[in-house]
Amino acid sequence: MFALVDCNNFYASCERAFNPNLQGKPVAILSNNDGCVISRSDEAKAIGLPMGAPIFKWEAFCKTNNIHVLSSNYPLYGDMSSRVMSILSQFTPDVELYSIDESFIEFKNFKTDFNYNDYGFQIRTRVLKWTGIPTSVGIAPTKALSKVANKIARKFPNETKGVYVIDSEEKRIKALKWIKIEDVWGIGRRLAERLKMKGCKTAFDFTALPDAWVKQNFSVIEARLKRDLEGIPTLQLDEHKDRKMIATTRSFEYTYSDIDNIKERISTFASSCAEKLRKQNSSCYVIIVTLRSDRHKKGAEQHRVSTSVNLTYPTNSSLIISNYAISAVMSIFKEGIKYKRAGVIVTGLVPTDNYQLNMFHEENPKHKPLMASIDSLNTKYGSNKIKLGSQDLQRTWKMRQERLSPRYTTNINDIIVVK
DNA sequence: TCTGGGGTCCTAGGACCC
DNA sequence: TCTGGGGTCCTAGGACCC
Repeated sequence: MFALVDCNNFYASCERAFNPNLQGKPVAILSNNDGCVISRSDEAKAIGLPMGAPIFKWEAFCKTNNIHVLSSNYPLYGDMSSRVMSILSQFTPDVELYSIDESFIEFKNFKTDFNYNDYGFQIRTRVLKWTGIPTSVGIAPTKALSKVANKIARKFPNETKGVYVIDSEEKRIKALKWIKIEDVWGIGRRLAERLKMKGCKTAFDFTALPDAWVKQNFSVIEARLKRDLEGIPTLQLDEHKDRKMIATTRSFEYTYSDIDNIKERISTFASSCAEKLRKQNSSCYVIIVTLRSDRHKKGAEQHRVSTSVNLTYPTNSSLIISNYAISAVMSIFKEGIKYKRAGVIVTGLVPTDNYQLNMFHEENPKHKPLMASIDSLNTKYGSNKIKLGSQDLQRTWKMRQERLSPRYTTNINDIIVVK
C-alpha cells in the first residue's frame, strides 16, 4: 500500500503555526517579489481570492475582506517541510519526498489485515501535534490511487477526518467515478480537453478506454497512469532523488537595460547554482543562461533568449560557472531592451566523485578546497558572507518582501519567546 | 509601479553510423 | 511498378507536476 501525505495550504499553515492570531482567519502568501498569490488558507479560498492573483490588482479586495497577506518566507517553509518529512520516516523507512509539501510513503510487507485507517490517523495526529501543520492522508494500493484518496480526504473533512483509505474494489470504482478527469494526477489542461471531447468525464471513464488507444493517442505516461488507476501498481516509489537540473532564475524589481547590472545578477545566480550543486555533491557539464524582457509590458520591444555552454570537464566551482555564465550572457544581451528576468540553469549533472576523467582538461585543483572553505564560512557566518568579485559587494540585491514574517526556526534572533 | 520559481519525462525528427 | 534494415545520439518542443 502507498500513502500520500499532503500538507494542507502548506505556506499559510507554516505562518499560522507561529502566529496563532492567524488561526481561523483568511491568509494569503505571495510569490517572490510580492508578485502574486501562491498559497491561501481555506478561509481565503472561500472568500474568492484566486490562486495566482497579482496582488497589485487584488490589494483592495484583500483589505475589504481582512485577508492577511504575507511575503513568502522560504527558509521557514523549507525547515518546516523537513520536520514534517522526518516525522513521516518514523512510520516507515520508505519515503519519497515528492515536493515541499507532499510525500509518498510505501508500506512494504505490512500484514494484510493491517489497520491503515488507524495508522493514517496516527500520522496525521503526530504531524499536527509536533509541527502544527494539518495534513491530509490518502492510502491506496497504488500511487495514483493514493492521490485520489488524498483528494477525498481533503474534500470531505467531516466524514473522513483527513484520512481516506481505498482498500476494496467497490471503493476504488466509487472514487474513480467521483473524481473529475481534470483533477486526476498527470492529466493537465490539454489532455483533459482532449479526453472530454472523447466523452471522458471522470477517471473511471479514462480507465474504460482501450489500452492500445491510450498508448497511441497519448504516450506511455498516460498508459502507466491508467494501469495505476486500475489498481495495478505501476508507478514506483522513488526514494533517491538527485536533481537532474538545477536552476536559479529571478525577476528583477526594476527592468535593466545595461549589461553591468545583468552581469552582476548572472554571476550571483551562477554562484547560487554552484552552491546547490555542491550541496548535492554534483558537478555539471552544461550551463544555460536565459534573459527575458518584461512580458507584461505591451508595446515594449520583447526579447527572450537563452544560450548554453558545454564544458569539457564537469565542475561545481562558482568561479568557473560564473565566468562562463557571464560571457554567455554578454553574447546574447541586446542593447536597447529592458530586461526584467534572468536565470542560470546547470544540467548534465554527474556525481562529483565519480565521473569520466578527461585526458586533456581538468579543473584547477585549487578550486575544490577553495569552494569547501567558502561553503564552510558561509555556513558558519551566514550565507553570502563570501562572494565573488563579480557579484555586488556593497548593495545587497533585494526582492520586494514587504510583509515578511520572522525566520522563526532558522534565525537565532527570531526564535519566539514564550512569556 | 506592480504579474513566481523550480522541476520531470516523453516524442518526433534530423543527423549520423554500419 | 520497382530503391534495405537496423541502430544511436541529440535537440526542440510539449506536456505535466508542485
